[in-house]
Order: sequence, then C-alpha cells, then structure tokens
Amino acid sequence: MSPRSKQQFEELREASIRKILDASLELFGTTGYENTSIAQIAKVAGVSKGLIYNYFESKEAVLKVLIEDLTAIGDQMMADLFDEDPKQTLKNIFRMIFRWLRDHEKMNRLIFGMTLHVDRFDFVHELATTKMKGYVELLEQLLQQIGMEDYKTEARILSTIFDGIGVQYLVIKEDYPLDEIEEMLIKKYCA
Amino acid sequence: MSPRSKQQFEELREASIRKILDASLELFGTTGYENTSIAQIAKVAGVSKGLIYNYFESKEAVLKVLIEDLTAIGDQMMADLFDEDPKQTLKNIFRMIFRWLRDHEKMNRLIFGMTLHVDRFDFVHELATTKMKGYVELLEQLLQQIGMEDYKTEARILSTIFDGIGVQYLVIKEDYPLDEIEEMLIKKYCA
Amino acid sequence: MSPRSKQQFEELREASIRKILDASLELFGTTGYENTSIAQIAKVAGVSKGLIYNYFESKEAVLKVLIEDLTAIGDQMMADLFDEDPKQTLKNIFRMIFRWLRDHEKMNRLIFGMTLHVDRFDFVHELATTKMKGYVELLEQLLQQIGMEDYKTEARILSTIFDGIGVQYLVIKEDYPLDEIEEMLIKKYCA
Amino acid sequence: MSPRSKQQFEELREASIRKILDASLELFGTTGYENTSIAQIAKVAGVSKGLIYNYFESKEAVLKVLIEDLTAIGDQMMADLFDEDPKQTLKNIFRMIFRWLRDHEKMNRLIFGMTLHVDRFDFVHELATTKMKGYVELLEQLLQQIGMEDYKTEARILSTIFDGIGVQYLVIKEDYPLDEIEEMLIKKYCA
DNA sequence: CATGAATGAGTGTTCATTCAT
DNA sequence: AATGAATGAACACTCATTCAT
Repeated sequence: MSPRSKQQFEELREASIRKILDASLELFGTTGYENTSIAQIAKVAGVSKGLIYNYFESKEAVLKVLIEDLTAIGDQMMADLFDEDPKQTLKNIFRMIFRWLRDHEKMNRLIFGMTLHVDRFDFVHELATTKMKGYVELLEQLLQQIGMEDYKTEARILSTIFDGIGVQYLVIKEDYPLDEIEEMLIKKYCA
Repeated sequence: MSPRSKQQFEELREASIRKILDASLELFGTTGYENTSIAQIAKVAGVSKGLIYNYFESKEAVLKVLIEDLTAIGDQMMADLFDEDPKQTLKNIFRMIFRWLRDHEKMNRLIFGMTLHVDRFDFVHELATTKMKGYVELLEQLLQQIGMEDYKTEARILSTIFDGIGVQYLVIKEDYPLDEIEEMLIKKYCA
Repeated sequence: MSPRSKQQFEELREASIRKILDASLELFGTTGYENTSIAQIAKVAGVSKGLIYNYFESKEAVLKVLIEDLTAIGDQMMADLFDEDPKQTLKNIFRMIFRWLRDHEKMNRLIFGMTLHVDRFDFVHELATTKMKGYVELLEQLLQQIGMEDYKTEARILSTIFDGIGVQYLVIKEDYPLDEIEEMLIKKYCA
Repeated sequence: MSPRSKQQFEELREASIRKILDASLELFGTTGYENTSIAQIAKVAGVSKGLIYNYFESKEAVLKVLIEDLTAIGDQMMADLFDEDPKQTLKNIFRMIFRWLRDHEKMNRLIFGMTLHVDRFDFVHELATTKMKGYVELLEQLLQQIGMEDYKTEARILSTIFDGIGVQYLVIKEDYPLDEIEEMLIKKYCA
C-alpha cells in the first residue's frame, strides 16, 4: 500500500527526531531551557517549527526525552564500572566521571541549571537527588571496602569534590586543569 | 501638597528601590530570572510596574544592581578576614563561606544559574570567573604560608570543594549536613 | 502487483470516500466543523490524511459534498410525498419531517450551525433559505387545497413550528417529547 | 499619589472593556466563536491584542462575560413582565420575545450556535436548557390560568413556535414577516 | 513620586495542506 | 491508490516596556 516502505518512514522519523534532540540539547545547554524558543530549535535543527510537534507533545516533552536518554546513558556507564578489586572500581568511577564531564558538557549545563529551581520541573530535581544519593552510597561502600576509617565523611567529601569539579569546569572551562585534577585525585584515592 | 524635604524624597526613593530589589531577589532566586515577570516583582514589592522603570532601565538592570550589591557585600566580607596568623585567616575564610551559603541562598541560586549560560549575561559570567580566580589565588597564598607542600593543587581542590558544597547544599538543602562538613573541614585544614 | 480491474478500483475509491464522508459527518455533527481536524477525520475513517486530499480538494469540499448528498436525499424524500388527497400529502410531510429529525440528527446539527454564520459558507446559507422557501410554498398550496382560510399565515406558522421542533429536539434531545408532539400535530392538522 | 484619579482609570477601563465586548459580540455573532480570532476582535475594537488580556483571562472568558451580561438583561426583562391579568402577562411575554429577537440578533446567533455543540461550553448549553424549561413552565401556568384545556401541550407548542421564529428570523432575516407574525400570535393567544 | 492602561513583538502550539515515494 | 513526513501561516496568549496623567 504505502509507497514509502515502513523502514523508510522509520528512518525519516529517526533522522528528524535526532536533529531536533541534538539542536535542543545544544541550545538548552548553552542558553538555558527558558531562553530557548521552539523557533530557535527548528532553525538549528533545520526543520520547521511544526515538525517538532509531530514528534514531541511540547517543549517540555523534548526536555524529558533528553533527560531520559541521559539517564539511560548513565545507567549503561554505571553497569561497566564494577570490578572485583574495590580500588579498581573506584578508579573506574573516577575515570567515568571525568569522561562524562568531557563528553556531556551541554547536558551537564542543562541539568545543573534545572536542579536549581525546585518548583519547576520536579522530575529533574528528583532524578538528580536520587542519583546523587545513589552514588554517595556507592562511594561509601567502596571506601569502606578499601579500609578507609571515616568512610562516610570521605564519601561525602568525594561526591562534593565531583560536583565542585563539574561546576568549575562548566564555568571556567578551558582554564580549568581537568586532566591534572583527574590524575591527582586518582593518585590520592586509588594508590 | 505638603512640601516634602529633599531628604524625605530621598528616603522614599530608597525605600521603593529597596522593596523592588528585595522582591526581585526573592523571585529571581526561587523561580529564576526568566520565569519572573516585572508584574510579579511589582506585586511582591507592593509598587506599580511603572515605578520599577523609574528606578531601573530594564529587568536586566535590576539584575545588575542585585549583583553589584552582592559583590560589594562580598568585598566587605573579604576585608574583614585578614589576620596576622594565616591559619586564622584561613579559618575566617571557611567561616565566611559557610555563613554566606546559609545567608544568601537565594542569591547563590541565582548566580549559579546565570553562570551556566555562557552567551547570556556575560557580566555575571565574567564576574564569577574573576572572583573565583581571586579567591583561588588567596587560598594558594595562605596554604603556602601555612607551609603546605602542594599548595597550588590543594588550593584548587579546596575551592572546588567549596563550590561542590554550594551546589549540593542548594540542591538537596535540608538533607545536606552543612554544619558537620564545616567542622570537619576546619579540623582538617586549620588544625 | 495483482492487476486490479477497473471495477475493483472503483469499488476501492467508493469505499474510501464513503468512510471519509461518514467520519466527517459524525465529527462535524458532534463537535462542529471548525473543531474537527483533518487528522481526526482520517483517524476515525481509518485512512491516511493524504488520502482525503486524493478525493477532496479541501476540508470545505468535504463539507460541500456532505451537503450535496443531503439535498439529494431531501429531494428524493420529497418526491415520495405526493398523494391525490392533499390531507394525505400533508400527513406524509409531517411523517417525513419527524423521520428526518430522528434519522439525521448529526446533519441537522451541522446545518443549523452553519446557517447561523452569515459570511462563512454562503452556499449553506443559500441552500437553507431556498429550501425553506420551497417548503413554505408547498405547505401554502396544501393548506389552501384543504380549504384553510388563512392558509398563508398558517403555512408560515407550520414551518416555524417545524424549525422550532428541530431546534428544541437538538438542544434538549432525550427530554423532548418528539413522538407526542408528532401525533398531536397530525391530529390537529390532518384530522 | 496616582496622578490619574481612580475614577479616570475606571473610566478608561470601562471604555476599553465595552469596546472589546461590543466587538466580540459582533464577531462571535456573525462569524461564530471559533472563527473569530483575538486579533480580529482587537482590530474591530480598536485596541491591541494584549489589552484584551488585561481585562479577560482568555477568549472563553470574553464569551462568558458576554453571556452573563445577557442573562442579566434577560432577568431584568423577565421582572418587568408580570401583571395581575394573566392574559396581559402573556401579552407582555410575547412583546418581550419579539423585542428581544429584534434587539439582540447577534447574541441570539451566538447562543443558538453554541447550544448545538453539547460537549464544548457546557455552561452555555446548561444555561439554555435551564432558561428554556423555566419559560415553558411559566407559559404553562399562564395558559392554565387563562383556562386553556390542554395547557401543557399548548405551552410546549408555543415555546416551540418562539424558537422556530427565532431560527427563521436569524436565517432569512429581512424576508421574515416578524411584525405580521407577532400581531397574529397575539391575536390568537391573548384575545 | 507614582500609577496602571496600553502596546507589540514574541511565545508555544495547531492544523490544513503538500509532496516524495 | 495510499502513506505519513514535512511545511508555514495562523492561533491564543505573555510580558517587558512606554506613556499620559
């Protein structure tokens, strides 16, 4: 019946959705969700405004998909971390975090921004707090296994440092000695 | 009707400006700059929309004044820190930072949000980077005076920790053990 | 692939057009022409949006066909009314009108709505006025033949009553005693 | 404080609201609620689009006010009807209805149109059915007092005739012999 | 000094219509 | 014959800003 095959349609859809999501992430990340208009997204994505609403119910829905994609990536990365040696696992975590910071700058900018406003977009806030608790607990376990005495406090500090690095890297970017900090932390905690 | 003295007028001005700035900070901090309308500010401040434009050129100008006030407060606080003993100065810095976090939550929320968006409001971004550099340098000096070996890296880490604490406190708020962290850090660095 | 005969194609066409018209009438009648989207029609009809434009130039064209079909049905019904006895003809008219009200509720809803808006869809308005004049004249003739004195005014009143019944039935629907009214009128005019 | 007096502001408001409501009624009545855009209303009213939203929450809110005004007028007219002599009251009702038809054509067009679509704007539908029941009951009472035997059915017919007149007058307008029908009905029922 | 009515460019969103296949 | 991805003009609505008083 349909002269374009199902697969062809699917490919068109995928391509458009990809373009829209990419453009959205770019814009949300650099100028913020509120400052980004659908018109801008359409322009950057190279599609019409209307098409965005073929695939997403609303601007907020675009944001949601972006964040769901993110958590999927995050969960995937998490799954690859574990090693029999807790020190190695810890090292993997360090590596992962720094890689994440380098690879997902736009996304981090977006998430950091959203978590600051509690009332709006509760789902982002909730997600962020849940994930944060999760990884503090993981750090606690590992530090305990490694034999660190004040492991609870140290886990807290470590997670704090990670967030601090994230913020500073986002703010001063090229001036921030990310590589140097990475090696230093690994030496200090995983030696 | 009743002839008002110059001083009386001045007082009225000051009071109105104060009300506008307070309302703006409150709203910008909680719901964000973009989500706050002039109408809302006027309502919360208890003045008319028009009056805001008597004293401020634009919504952005209100933001600017807010941030200028902030830096003035910051500079004032800085001036009170110095002591002959570098360890005491360092301790003062710690105390100041935690006090700041507790007292200026709204402002911090606002600033953090703005620094993430590169293109918009360059003046906030510039200010933030300048200040950050300044206080990293100060920390370096102090840590060197105290006799810390790797003082450069340690200063960086310390500033990173501060930012991390700021972020986490803003995000998880009441669940964050701010007092505990404060004492722990002081014990660690100023003992 | 399988070569379809001309007749088969024709049947497909007919079937699709039928589905589209049925869906349109259903939707136009219940939610109104303006509130019905082509997408909705396509969904209800079980065809694609594009197909609708294979058979109809525009949404308005669908409406036009619907109304043309209607007038054809109306003319057909009219043709079956006439009897040698004018009283019987009158009775037939009564029966037809009530049957019409019961059977074509959706259509009536649609037409009534359209006739009210003067500027838009002049063709509906014109059609309605023409038809109305026609049937007032017919009623006049019949009432005259029956021997009614003030037959002109009575014809006017009768047509007015018919419209009134139509409106009230559409508005209060199940609460309207249609059967009762029908019998009462027939007793009054055709006894 | 305010250099424009409260009264001046009030007058400005009233004038603008009046212009907006007048334009809305005109447009809703002629082309229908759905076919009327806020931009059109603004143009006809001679104000900006934005101003409409200073005074009305939404397009629907404009409609609501229009209809509330209408019911207020209707209630006022109702209050003036009653007379000791039921025949005189009935006559008053006739006069009122014909006056209403002549004076509030746009409004009638609007209301008739809205009552046809049950789902949308329930409040119009409800209002219409409530009012209709009310006035059928009133007619029943009067016809009973006058001594009419089958007063229930006659009241129904009478209300049906009123609606029919309304519809026909709206549809064929200048060709409808409203005056003639009025006198004829009064002669028939109030003699 | 202070008001709030008024504006218009901009927002997110809808939908009739087109078109490549 | 049939599909549904894509478009763009229109829509209802928002809001920073202006201005007469």
